[in-house]
Amino acid sequence: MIEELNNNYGHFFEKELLEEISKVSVTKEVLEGDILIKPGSYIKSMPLIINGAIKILREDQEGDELLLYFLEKGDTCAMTLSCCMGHHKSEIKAIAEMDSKLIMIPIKKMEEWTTKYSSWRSFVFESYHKRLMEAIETIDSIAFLNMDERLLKYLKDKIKVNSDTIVHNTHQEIAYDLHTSRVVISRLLKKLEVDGRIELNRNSIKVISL
Amino acid sequence: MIEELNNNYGHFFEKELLEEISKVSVTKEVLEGDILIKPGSYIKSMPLIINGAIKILREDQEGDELLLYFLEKGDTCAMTLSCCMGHHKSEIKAIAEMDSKLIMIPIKKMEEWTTKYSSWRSFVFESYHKRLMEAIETIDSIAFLNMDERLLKYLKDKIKVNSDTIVHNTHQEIAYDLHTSRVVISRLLKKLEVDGRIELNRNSIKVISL
DNA sequence: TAGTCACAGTAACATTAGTTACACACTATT
DNA sequence: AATAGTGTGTAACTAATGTTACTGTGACTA
Repeated sequence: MIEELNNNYGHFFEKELLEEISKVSVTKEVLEGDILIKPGSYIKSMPLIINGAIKILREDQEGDELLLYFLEKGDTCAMTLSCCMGHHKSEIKAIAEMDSKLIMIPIKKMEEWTTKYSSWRSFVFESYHKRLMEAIETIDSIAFLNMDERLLKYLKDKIKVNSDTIVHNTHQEIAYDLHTSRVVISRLLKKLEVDGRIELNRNSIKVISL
Repeated sequence: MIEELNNNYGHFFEKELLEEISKVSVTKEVLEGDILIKPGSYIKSMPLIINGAIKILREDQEGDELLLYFLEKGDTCAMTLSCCMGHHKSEIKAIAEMDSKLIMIPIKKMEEWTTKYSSWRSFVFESYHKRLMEAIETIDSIAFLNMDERLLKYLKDKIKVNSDTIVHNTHQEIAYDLHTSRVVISRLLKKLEVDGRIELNRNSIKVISL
């Protein structure tokens, strides 16, 4: 675990902290599609992402969903942070975007480290900042872009996060993430295919140029 | 200043910290409509709000605006926090919603206090959490609500922040905040008036029941 | 091999929101 | 009182998005 921590967080945390983390934390492997956090639940430990990706969603009362952003290696979940620290309930839903490896840190240690290690404080502040910026970027997308542009942005994010120019999703799944209907997505994707920018197949989309 | 700090932040900060704040900070009075922060600017000090309210907006490249949330007494600006700590540029615009009184804290002290006072750390974390939640609430509004519902929510927020059931704004100003056109707002407001929920006047809207 | 199911394509239509254009009313100034 | 400027009301239209309904097709399995 020490080695994996070093690779992903070594430039951030000092040696002693890395050792402390490896002592009190456990590695957790999750599978694509696993639900990691549900809205309304309390959170018992905080994840550091070693590899893979986690999809963070917002859900309204009727169960409608909207993709907020992805977490990748080197990231942590700001919502978890504030839930742990402030003892609030989770306001979001987290799903493994692919098979991923996480290091789970017990809540108790987090507060201790906040006092003890300035690198930990910086990391926490930086995480908050990144998440706030991602949330605001999401606001930009919904407020200022039309659905066709949002779809393009979605595909771009997908191929980046998955390091794969083939997006393995059905139109319905994309529709859920963007909070629209399957028909709308099929329509816009077909237009992108006609324009020669993607290639449509059952259950997958091959991206040519975006 | 000590007294005002005590009234608004006394339950949060310990006595020594309150004294430190009052020693190194200056009071600043701003007038309704004053622009406090522009996107792209660097920030030199952090505001604690004593009274009044500050409107936080997002602006896109074309200058289109969208209201993110209001800051009220007891609040601080999370964007300022992360700008100061992480030395990023501002990504938002801040305008005084009404005449307000602020206490400006020099950046330098902030990092120092983060080490020294646990109450300061809690305050900073809590602020981040609140702002992240406000941003997500804004996402909810744009993603899940229609314009008529967003307008209702806007009016509710306005009368709360201003402690006044008369909203002193033109339709055009509301349209800017919600990132839509004046005609759309006039249309929806007229419907609310017909339904007996508001009363329309030049430059102001009297809220009856929302 | 027939039947079932999930996925995708498409037309027709409904609803919501944005745009353009113009009339009119209120305010302040000369 | 004439004028100009700003704010509001409204109609008519366009564009974007959402909905319903139906078709076809590939994949799996009973």
